[in-house]
Amino acid sequence: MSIQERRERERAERHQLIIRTARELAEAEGWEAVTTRRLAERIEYSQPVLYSHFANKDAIVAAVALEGFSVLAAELRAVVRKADGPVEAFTAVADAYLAFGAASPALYDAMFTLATDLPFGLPDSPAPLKQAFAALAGPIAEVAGAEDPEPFAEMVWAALHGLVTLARSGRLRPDYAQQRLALLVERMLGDEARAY
Amino acid sequence: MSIQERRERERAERHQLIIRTARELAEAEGWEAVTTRRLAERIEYSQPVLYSHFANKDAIVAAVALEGFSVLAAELRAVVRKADGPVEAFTAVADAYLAFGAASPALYDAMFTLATDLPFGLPDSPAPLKQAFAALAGPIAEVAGAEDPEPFAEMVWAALHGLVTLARSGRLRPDYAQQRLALLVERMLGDEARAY
DNA sequence: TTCGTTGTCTAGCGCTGCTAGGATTCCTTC
DNA sequence: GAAGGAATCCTAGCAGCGCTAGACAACGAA
Repeated sequence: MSIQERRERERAERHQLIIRTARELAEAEGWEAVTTRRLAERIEYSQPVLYSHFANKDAIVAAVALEGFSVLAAELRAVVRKADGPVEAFTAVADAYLAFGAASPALYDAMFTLATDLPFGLPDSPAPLKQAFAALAGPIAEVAGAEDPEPFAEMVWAALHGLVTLARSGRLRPDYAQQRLALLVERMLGDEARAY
Repeated sequence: MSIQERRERERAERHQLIIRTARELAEAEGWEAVTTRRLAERIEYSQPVLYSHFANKDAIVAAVALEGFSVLAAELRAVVRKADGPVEAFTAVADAYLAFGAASPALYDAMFTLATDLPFGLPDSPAPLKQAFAALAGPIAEVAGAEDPEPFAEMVWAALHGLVTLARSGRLRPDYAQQRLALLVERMLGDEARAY
């Protein structure tokens, strides 16, 4: 059955090629440039091939988004590992989240603006999604203090999300970026910060 | 020159009709249902008429967005007028902002997701835009305490924006909505709240 | 070598935003 | 009241979109 194995391997490679190409195209020229025709041309196959891998275009975007969640989870975990104590972990996570949004706007869009029907916070959510949320919410919940950690984490996440999206559409003054982050961290830590 | 005046008046009315119809269609069936053909059909004119009023479809969305900013500004001012003191005004504004986003998702989308090229925070920004931002940022800046009011207002706004968008895409637990808002207000007020 | 399956492509459907050019309507002038 | 001119509007169509049916070719099995 080696032939069949080779075929499956090639199919999987092409699957990844589609996702990677879609992401590259989106990061280079924005998602509006990612059409099925251009994507097909780039991978050097005809359009229908895309549909033998994905149900529709949204599914391709969702696949890119999923990759984005993996990347984000890895980056968040990396900065937490280096952090010394909960407060430092919290600031590092907030900082890394904003940096991710600013550095990979297309990926961020796929994750939070385009693929809105990804199952979030459900038991059957894809693993990368859960991991990313856990990597973000964990360090945040650590500094929740007396508050209920879940709503607290959601709120901080929303604040970070708002900063990313508003900043990217040019609605926040770029020169205030650092101050905004510092303010957020300071206020969110609240009494917690005084304990350290 | 009464004839010309009548024509100009009719043109202005049709201009408003286009904006109103686009908004109604978007609020009823979402922005993806707002196509130039359907819009033309609804106003009982042919497609090219739209283009004698607006440069392109984005301009129509932008016009709806502008109307949204007027509505938001009015609502924010209304709740501030009723509020007793800066703290109450702050909470009222935050509450009204979230209520607006939840009640008029299509309008909110036009304002913050679709019409991303509206000139924000510039001297030549449209009046409704400035007014809405002022109505929001004013009461927020009041409770900035020792902080720089501008970055503080931007940050709180970003938090509210994040709450609106994440909640609407089903990424925040609906039953935590009140807790999230309460937490935001409490933390953002910080020391300021203790003064009252 | 033939057959049947599997994989891929060509061609096309209905839709989108947008526009050129013709037709019609309306006001002005004689 | 009739004719000329200008403003207004519509029909028809372009290129591109997501997506798919059906023809075709490549390839392993018998």
